[in-house]
Amino acid sequence: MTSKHLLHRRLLHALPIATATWNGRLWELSKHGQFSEALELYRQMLRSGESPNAFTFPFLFKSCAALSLPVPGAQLHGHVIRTGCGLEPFVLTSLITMYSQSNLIERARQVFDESPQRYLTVCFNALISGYAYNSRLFDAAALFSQMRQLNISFNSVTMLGLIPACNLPPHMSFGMSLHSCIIKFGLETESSVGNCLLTMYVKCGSIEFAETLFDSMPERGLISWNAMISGYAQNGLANKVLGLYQDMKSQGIHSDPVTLVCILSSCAHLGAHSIGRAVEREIELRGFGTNSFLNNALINMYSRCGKLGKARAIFDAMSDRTVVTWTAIMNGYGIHGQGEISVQLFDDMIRSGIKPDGAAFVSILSACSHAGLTDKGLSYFDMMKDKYLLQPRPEHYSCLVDLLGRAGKLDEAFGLIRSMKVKPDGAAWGALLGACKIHKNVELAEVAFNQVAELEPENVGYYVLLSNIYNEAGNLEGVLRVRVMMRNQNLRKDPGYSYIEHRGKVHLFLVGERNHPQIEKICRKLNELESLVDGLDDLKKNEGRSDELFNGTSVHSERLAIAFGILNSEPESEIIVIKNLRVCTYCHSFIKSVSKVVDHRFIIRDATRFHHFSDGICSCGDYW
DNA sequence: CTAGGGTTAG
Repeated sequence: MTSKHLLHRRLLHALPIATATWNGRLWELSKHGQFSEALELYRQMLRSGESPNAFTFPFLFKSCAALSLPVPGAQLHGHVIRTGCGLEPFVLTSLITMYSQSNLIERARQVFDESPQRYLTVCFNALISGYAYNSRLFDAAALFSQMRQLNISFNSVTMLGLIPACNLPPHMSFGMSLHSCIIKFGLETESSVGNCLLTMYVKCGSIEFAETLFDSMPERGLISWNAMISGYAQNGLANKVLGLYQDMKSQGIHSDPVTLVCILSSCAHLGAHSIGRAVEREIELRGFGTNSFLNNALINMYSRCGKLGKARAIFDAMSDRTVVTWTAIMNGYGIHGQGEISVQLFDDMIRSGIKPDGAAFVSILSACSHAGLTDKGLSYFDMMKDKYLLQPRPEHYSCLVDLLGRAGKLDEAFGLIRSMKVKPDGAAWGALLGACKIHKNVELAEVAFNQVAELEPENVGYYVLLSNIYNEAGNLEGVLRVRVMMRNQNLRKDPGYSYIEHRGKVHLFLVGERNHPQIEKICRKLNELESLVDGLDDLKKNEGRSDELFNGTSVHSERLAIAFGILNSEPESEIIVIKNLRVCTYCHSFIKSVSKVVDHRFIIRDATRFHHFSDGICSCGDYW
């Protein structure tokens, strides 16, 4: 201990430090999220003989809730009773909240029931919000209705506690009834309530309701914009995210880190690399460079735009890596087919003392699958169950089916599905179906398809997959059968599409696109390119033959995007195209040949993998 | 008691 510390300690003993001073320090610590330090300071306070008062406890309960420490929380509850502070409403509410957020909601209820102060609005608010925190809409709603019956007035805080209980699609109708109630009582003008409702619609997947509400809001603050932008991002509408961001800027609203996280996430989905880079510059400029949410989003954006080196540099420079950080970088190497590095990183993560969660295991399993590291993947699956005691969820099983299936172990994959403890979902059967495509097993494909068609009858992708399997096997009768099935159910294949970014805008090409302003030039360029490369004719004969049945003959979107890219990019630059479906064999050969005769490097990212093309060499982020 | 955020196959 340094002399300075000794002096400090002596002073603590020498001077009578008033409770208020201790409380002030506790306030400082809890404000800065230093919760364990706050609890330690409290112990120090007791040792020094000072007694806590009512103002002491809320900081401590907040710390226990944040650290999920129910035992010290319960001890503190004892101190509250002994010091007679339990009648102060703000002590009571923080106590209820502490129990609610420590998986002890029943204990919270007990405290509420036993308190003579329970008829206060704030106490109802605390318990309602506790039920919502524990996803118990029914109890939260019952309490609210009790409140109404007892004629206890409610306020906007009641609503801010209750609305999040409706953040799941099946609860939206109740959420809408709350919305009516809010309007009836004139609370809709409170911006916090409006924002909370907006988020509710977003989490229920009802983007139209969210848009309507957003458009009708009288005061749209930064949080409203962020809620709407993140709503688009969470519902996969990445292009709308970028559009709304433009609107926001043009109305002079300044973004903050929350906005930028959403923008980066959308850039990642769209492969919008230069927009992403502009966001990174803005992060530097505005001094957000140490925000770990932003750094995680940057790692994800760069690795999904094919810039693994940039992603790694950001990762290496970070000092506060969480499990999300590690998952982002492992996933980056995984989608690029560099599973060995993902495996190394996983082990490094464990060595650095970070526990993997379900998402981390999804990433490492799929990384192993893409790199052909079958045994390694199997051992991670066991590790997840045995060492980390995580119950495998459906997505883990489907990764494992994919892992076994790609390795050609179709029977084992089939056996795994049948031995699953949870009911196999469409994704598990779909992964088996995908493996049957790779290994040309028509019989098992039919079994898998029948299952998946029952679970996800509307998912057109599986029909197309089966049709392609039949087509490759030369079974044209099967192809026709699939077509009839689809017609009978009124299903139509979603069009294939590709994106390419150019001058800060994302250009979308549908299969057979005719409406792009440059379409004539693009088609001329395409013809010119095709005439430059040989040996494509045979492949072209087979181009997407089964697709033809669904689309008619038309030019695949990735070739349109490539031609657009060549027309509009600087020589020797990199052209990144994102495709929603798989790149077909013909397009693959086409791009490979084109990369021999032009100066560009190409990166195509499709539904699952990366393909890097340069000088006629293709390295795939996957093994075939 | 109290509104918005990052990672997850096919």
